[in-house]
Amino acid sequence: MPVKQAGTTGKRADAQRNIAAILDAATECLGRDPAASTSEIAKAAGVGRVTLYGHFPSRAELLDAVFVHAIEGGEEALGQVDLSGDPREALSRLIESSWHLVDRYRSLLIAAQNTLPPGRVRELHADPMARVEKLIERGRKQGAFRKDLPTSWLVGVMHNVMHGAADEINAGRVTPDKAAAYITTTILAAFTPPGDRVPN
Amino acid sequence: MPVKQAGTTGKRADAQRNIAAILDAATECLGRDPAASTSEIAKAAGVGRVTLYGHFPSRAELLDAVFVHAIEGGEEALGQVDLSGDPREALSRLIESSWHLVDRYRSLLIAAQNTLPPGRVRELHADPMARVEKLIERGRKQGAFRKDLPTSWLVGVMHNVMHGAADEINAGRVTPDKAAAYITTTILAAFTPPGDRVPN
DNA sequence: GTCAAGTCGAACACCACTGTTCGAGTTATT
DNA sequence: AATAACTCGAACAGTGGTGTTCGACTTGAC
Repeated sequence: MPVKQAGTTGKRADAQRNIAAILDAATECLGRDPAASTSEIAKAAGVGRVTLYGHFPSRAELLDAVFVHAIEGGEEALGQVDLSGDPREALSRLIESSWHLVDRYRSLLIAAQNTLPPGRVRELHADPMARVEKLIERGRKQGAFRKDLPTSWLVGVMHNVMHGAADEINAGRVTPDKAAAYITTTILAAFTPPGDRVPN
Repeated sequence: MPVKQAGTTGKRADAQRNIAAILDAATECLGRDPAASTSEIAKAAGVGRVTLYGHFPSRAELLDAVFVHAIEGGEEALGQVDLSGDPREALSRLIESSWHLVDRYRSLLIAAQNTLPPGRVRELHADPMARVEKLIERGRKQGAFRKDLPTSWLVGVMHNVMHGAADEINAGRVTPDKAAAYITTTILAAFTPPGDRVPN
């Protein structure tokens, strides 16, 4: 009795393969077009539409699964970032990694916001949010980051600047290779305590 | 032969009234729900759906007209802001006024982005953008704002922080009365030249 | 008072998508 | 080799929008 993976318990091998293919195809399709249809996704997965509905009861639940999958992958990457040492440098490293994820999953996020029940997106973002919050809190205690604005606001600013960068790239006003540096520079300045000097 | 208003040239008086009512209703409906249907808008305007299509050939063209209308109103408000004197204080004033507009027309912008041809939104934003750019350029020359990031990026940051603030309010994490202050504080810090001190 | 301009609701055609059912065929598992 | 699990395409019903047509009616303009 082989150990089954969570979520695919008891499924036959070919079914598990198809589920994985659907998940991958959905990530890809929704990454291009947040309004991608189930037909489109099924076709991209090399699978019949009926099969898709056999594994996911509705478009919304498929989207949820895709989102959970993406978050898990992201958490894995983010978990390897060294958050110790100087808070400013740690934040730079975290931004660098986060940015790649935001860039990749931008369109997927829009899809999720359009179809998932309100609050679900935030719910799934709880872990990555906590990571950022914790770092910011530490930075504040050590005097590296400002304390005159709520932590949640600072987290939001970081989030929005990153997503804004994706828009700028889309519009062709920023080249992808420069985005991370722009974001880091901007955020470090925004987080600097009033009266302190903005880092070089 | 009375002088006719632009856009309603030659229309009868009741038709002009209806066009205005549709425009207002559309602004209101799309401000609540970016996906508001033509039926919904027609009903809110106290007008038959056929009448609506009699004045606007398609949903997209109606949306365009609504957007143009909103921009014009915004431009009028923004035009009265005093942009002379200390660039930081001028920017604070501009943010204060811009924020009210962003807050009011947030949902409308989403609707426009979803249905108008790509680039059209930016096209219509050209004037307000130019106003911000001009102020930033002046601030840079006088040493008040940083020069190590492109002006277009700084404009984008301001834009995104404001829209992010609207999200925070939606999520209940920020109260509307504090938003303007948070935005101003954040942007002034982000715009501070490296090596300079962040204002109080 | 005349007449064109405008309005209205009902009905229609159309489209794209979601989710389901059916029956026949295929494939993993034992 | 037997069987249960799985897959597939085609077809269906349902939904919710867009845009059009029709014919009867009302209202503004001159």
